[in-house]
Amino acid sequence: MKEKGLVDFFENYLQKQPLFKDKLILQSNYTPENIAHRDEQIQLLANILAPVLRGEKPSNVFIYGKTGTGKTLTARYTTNQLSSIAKQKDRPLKVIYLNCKLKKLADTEYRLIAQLLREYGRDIPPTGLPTDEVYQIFFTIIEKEKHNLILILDEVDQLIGKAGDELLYNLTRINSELKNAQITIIGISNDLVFTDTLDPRVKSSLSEEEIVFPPYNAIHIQNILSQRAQLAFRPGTLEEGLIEKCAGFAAREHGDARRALELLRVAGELAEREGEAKVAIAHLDKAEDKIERDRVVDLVANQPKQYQATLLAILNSCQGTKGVITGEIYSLYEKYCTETGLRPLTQRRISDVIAELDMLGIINAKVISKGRYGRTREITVGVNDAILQKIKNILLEELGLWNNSS
DNA sequence: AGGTATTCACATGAAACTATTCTCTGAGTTAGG
DNA sequence: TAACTCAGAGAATAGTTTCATGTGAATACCTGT
Repeated sequence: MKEKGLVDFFENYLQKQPLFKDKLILQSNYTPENIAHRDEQIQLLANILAPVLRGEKPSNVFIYGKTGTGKTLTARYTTNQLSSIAKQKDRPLKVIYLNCKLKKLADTEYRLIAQLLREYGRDIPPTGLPTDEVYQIFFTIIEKEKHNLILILDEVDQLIGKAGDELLYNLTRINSELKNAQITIIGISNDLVFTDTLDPRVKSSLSEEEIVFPPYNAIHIQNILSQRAQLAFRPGTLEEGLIEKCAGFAAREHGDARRALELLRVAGELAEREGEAKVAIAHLDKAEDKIERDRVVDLVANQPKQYQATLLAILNSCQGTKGVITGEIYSLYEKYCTETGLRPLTQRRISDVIAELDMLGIINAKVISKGRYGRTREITVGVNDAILQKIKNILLEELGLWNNSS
């Protein structure tokens, strides 16, 4: 009986026309053949990098722009073209792209170099070797290979934040010691004031050239969306005005094209799941909701236990809209710790945990001074009630506090 | 009343410590010749 | 004697703890009118 229903369901599913033609096109790592509204930046970057084809060293480049403005895309696109030409003309050129934000990959000096060496086919253990030795290996390999290296460091700000700017200094300085090879660095960052915190020497050598990516406006996003939608969806599956609405949503948030594409994709998925023949504007709203909920839920579920306990303490003491202060949270947190057998951390540490939770956007923590009564953080919950309840449930489950909690 | 000085309750920083994972090295051990 | 094993020294890293210092404004305390 039940099986029959399921078979029917699958048959039905197969018979239905899918809305998507190719969903991959809406994925964020998809590289389109032509990039809209970035001609100027592409040209600029190409101009800067072109000397490499003659075997000269191009200037280092620094690329800024908010998230979803096509920085990474442009850099990859341009360098791809460049290296294919170089290959044709038999010029020695290697382009390495590294995303410094990825944990365990390239977020420290050691790991960055190790990752570079991996690109050259040398396997470097994740730990155990002295950093300078790894440097030496890198050095000799590069010198031996005798070619120009273009190094794209995506989200350098993350790297510098953790590893310090000495690393960049070393990298830029390597050039003067290399005889047969050259390194060009393309730094990508979405933090506009990031270079101000850099050592002046590093700053001047890293950002010999700078390219700024302005945010897309609504029209731009609209173009990008419709371009991709045409490839990704079957004709006639998008409701009139959907793209415009979607673009509007994204433009409201500093022109983030990635957001817009994700929104469109999720809306499509929702529509498909509901068995609709068209993606309607209503799906966009639902999609926006779902993206946010998924993000937060995922985030919360993947936090370490200590963070979860802290978060639970915050959520449970944050009744209504008025804020709570660090001290209250800490004592409640301590209580949870004894209940769950967790070793309580110091208040100092919890202070940092709270700051990190704030960064993640789950809570809002603001440092305020209450005059005679001290200085502390005033913390409020940063998500809406529907999500909040869900988070609480997850936390209670994760911490095994189901039975004895309000 | 007006002006300082205190004081609270943490925030913020820096350094040191702990634990884990991993390599390298050299001493001791083993097995085969 | 060569190959193997294994403990110990070092490294890198993440997550904390310890110690030290900073801080903004509501109060407490003076002062002179």
